[in-house]
Amino acid sequence: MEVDTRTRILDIARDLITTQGYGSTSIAQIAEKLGTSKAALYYHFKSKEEILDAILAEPLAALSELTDKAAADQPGKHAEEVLAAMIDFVAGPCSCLAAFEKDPSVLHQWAQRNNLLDKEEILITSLVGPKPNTTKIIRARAALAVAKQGTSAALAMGDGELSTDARKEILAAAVRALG
Amino acid sequence: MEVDTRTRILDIARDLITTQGYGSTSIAQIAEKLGTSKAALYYHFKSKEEILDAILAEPLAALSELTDKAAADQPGKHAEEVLAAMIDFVAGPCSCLAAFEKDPSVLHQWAQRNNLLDKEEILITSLVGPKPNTTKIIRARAALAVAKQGTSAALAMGDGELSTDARKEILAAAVRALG
DNA sequence: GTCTATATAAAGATAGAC
DNA sequence: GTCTATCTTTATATAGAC
Repeated sequence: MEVDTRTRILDIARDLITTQGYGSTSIAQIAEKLGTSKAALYYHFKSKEEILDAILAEPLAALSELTDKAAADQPGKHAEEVLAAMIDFVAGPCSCLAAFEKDPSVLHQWAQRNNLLDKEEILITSLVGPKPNTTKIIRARAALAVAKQGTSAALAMGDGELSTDARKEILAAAVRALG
Repeated sequence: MEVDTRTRILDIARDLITTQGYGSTSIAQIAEKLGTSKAALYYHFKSKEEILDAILAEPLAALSELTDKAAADQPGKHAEEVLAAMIDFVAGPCSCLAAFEKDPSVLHQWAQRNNLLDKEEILITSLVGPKPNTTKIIRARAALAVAKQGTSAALAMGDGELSTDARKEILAAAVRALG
């Protein structure tokens, strides 16, 4: 079962961008790993930016679904579910968004165009609960950081797999951080 | 009281790299903000890399001091102090290291040369305590994430100042995450 | 769909005048 | 210390043959 070229390009690009960053990853590098010329690559994508868009399209949609759900509930009502959803997001096939959003060259361009910070804001609001104040916001951001960082740490230790035990542990730590 | 050119360059570069990333910040951009030519800039620094090194020299030394202290204690003994030290580090004049270490283009080059991940490892070890296991490591990374992310969130809300209340709150959240 | 070749722009860096 | 001018490399992207 052959994987089509478009998919291979995205896999290679995702890999390179994850380790080097978007700004420091060149079309030439991607083409080299692909085993073809740069021109061949431009047959499949009309720009470097389009490659980034293609990589992040599904992750963005998945995150949007998550934030839509979080926004529908009243703030603070289902904080634990939101944290669990974030853990599963980072552990799942859309994890690259969580990795890329730390890259300033992505943040500066793609993230602004796609309102990524707004979505983060929605998650925070849903964790904060009613009557927000500085303390609650700090705790909410702390909890979200635990969900993200804890999960990627667990994945690194578990060969890319998140055990149910680890998941439970991360969620508990995030809930504790939330106070 | 004039600020010397070298310092101005570092201030400008630190600013640009923070928002755009190292790989996406060019000498030309720095020179433009400086109000001089690129050649003038090369009189003060012989390469782009040297600018990065100069920016991070003090922060690296400060972090090393922190990890040396953490490594001297027996593991798990003074976890709260370590977390507090990390909060103050992120809130202090060396905060740019915490910002830069999220940039893959910095991680890929500078961080490897300077064993940044080793230093992170030392901090984790000092938080984990004796008889490490997966759970303890997850909790340690969670706590460290709270210290870092919580602090930068608090700084963003407080115009760059970390109030004593916020500091107490972040530390408490980190300790809770640690379990 | 892939190639070679090339256009075009931007990057890092240097030479030498002032 | 700063300038203009230039070198060299690398980047994104395209043209046109196969």
